[in-house]
Amino acid sequence: MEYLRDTKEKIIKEARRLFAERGYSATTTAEIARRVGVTDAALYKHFKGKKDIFLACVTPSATVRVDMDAELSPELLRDLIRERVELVRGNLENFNILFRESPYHPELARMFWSQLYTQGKYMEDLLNKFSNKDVSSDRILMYELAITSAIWFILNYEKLQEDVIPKKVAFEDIEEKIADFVLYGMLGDKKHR
Amino acid sequence: MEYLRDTKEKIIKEARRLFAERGYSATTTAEIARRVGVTDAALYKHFKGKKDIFLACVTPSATVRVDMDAELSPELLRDLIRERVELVRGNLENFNILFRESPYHPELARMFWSQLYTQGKYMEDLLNKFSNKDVSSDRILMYELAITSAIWFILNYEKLQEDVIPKKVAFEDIEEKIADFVLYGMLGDKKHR
DNA sequence: ATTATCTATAGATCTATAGATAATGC
DNA sequence: ATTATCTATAGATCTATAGATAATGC
Repeated sequence: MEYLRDTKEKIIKEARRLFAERGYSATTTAEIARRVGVTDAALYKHFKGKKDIFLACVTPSATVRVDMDAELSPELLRDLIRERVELVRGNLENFNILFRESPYHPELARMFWSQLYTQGKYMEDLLNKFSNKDVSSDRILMYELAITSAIWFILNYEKLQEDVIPKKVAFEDIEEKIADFVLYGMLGDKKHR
Repeated sequence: MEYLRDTKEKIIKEARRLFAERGYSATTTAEIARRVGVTDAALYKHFKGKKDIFLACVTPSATVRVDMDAELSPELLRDLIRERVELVRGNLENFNILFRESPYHPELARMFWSQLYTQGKYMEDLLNKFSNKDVSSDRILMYELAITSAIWFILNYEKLQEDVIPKKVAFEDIEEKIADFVLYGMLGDKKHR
């Protein structure tokens, strides 16, 4: 009685939720359709197939933008980290899908990395200047490690709290904490060795 | 002609490889059987069903053992980290499955966390003594962050190298680098703020 | 008149079981 | 005699399409 109301958007929204919850293979077109409130046949008017719906669910909703000409500083590095953390927090379902499904869908892998590691060269310069010596590939490695891990952590944070962490930790300052962690990890001296 | 030769072990081995490669839902009993060299009907003589095979693939193959009475020290903390990293590196397929499939299978989640975070109380003491002040829940949080992320990084390391990191980084010292990273991240002072 | 949806269903798989056959250990 | 495997297949489900029907925009 009241169909034709932005069905395509609704499909993407419900499908994204399902793919994030159950993974690609365990999500059926019938279930997507049920949640949208149509029959599965209707999906094929908007998309070529299941895979097509899937890809529509993970296309970049935002990109990390950094002023490449800004003066290099620790604060800028911190901003860079914070920005990525925020990007993920604002798109939990997208990144959950990207994280878990990338290995099974080559198309995703490229999309995934490009969303997170676009400023590689820039980072190298930044780290270089920051640490006052030639930046080794180790530093880059550490940066990747840090970013990847921060994101993984965010994606699994709630589950982690339920099962492992005894006291609840406020989620509000999590960007700052992660930024701290990453900075200390990357720039720490050898005093604790 | 030559069946009956440790079929059960072979099933677990091939199934584990497939589950790690494609995920639970995308892996079929027929494909497992094909790789083992039997028909899928034969699987059901050894396992109750697909889920039963799956669970057999991720049961702990090793546990992290730490001498709980050893003297607390930074070196001990480092050992703790190193041990976990090694555990994962030695069981890549298991942990790949645990990481990716835990959200979809509640039975796994418990198994997963228990394999990695068994010394919660111990860690608290260790961090407490190490940092010379009452350990906040933030510290514990940071530890979980570090360990979890280090593992995720290892699991995705090769793919990361192909697509993102320009120069190849030797994998040999990765335990040390990660341990460094975690220690610096957890214990860094505020000088870079 | 056109586009979106539904009904019905084809064709492909996929898990699991029943019953027949082949290998094994005693 | 018992246990492992194979053949065959039931029953469920899943993606996708064809053709009929209902809603929309002009």
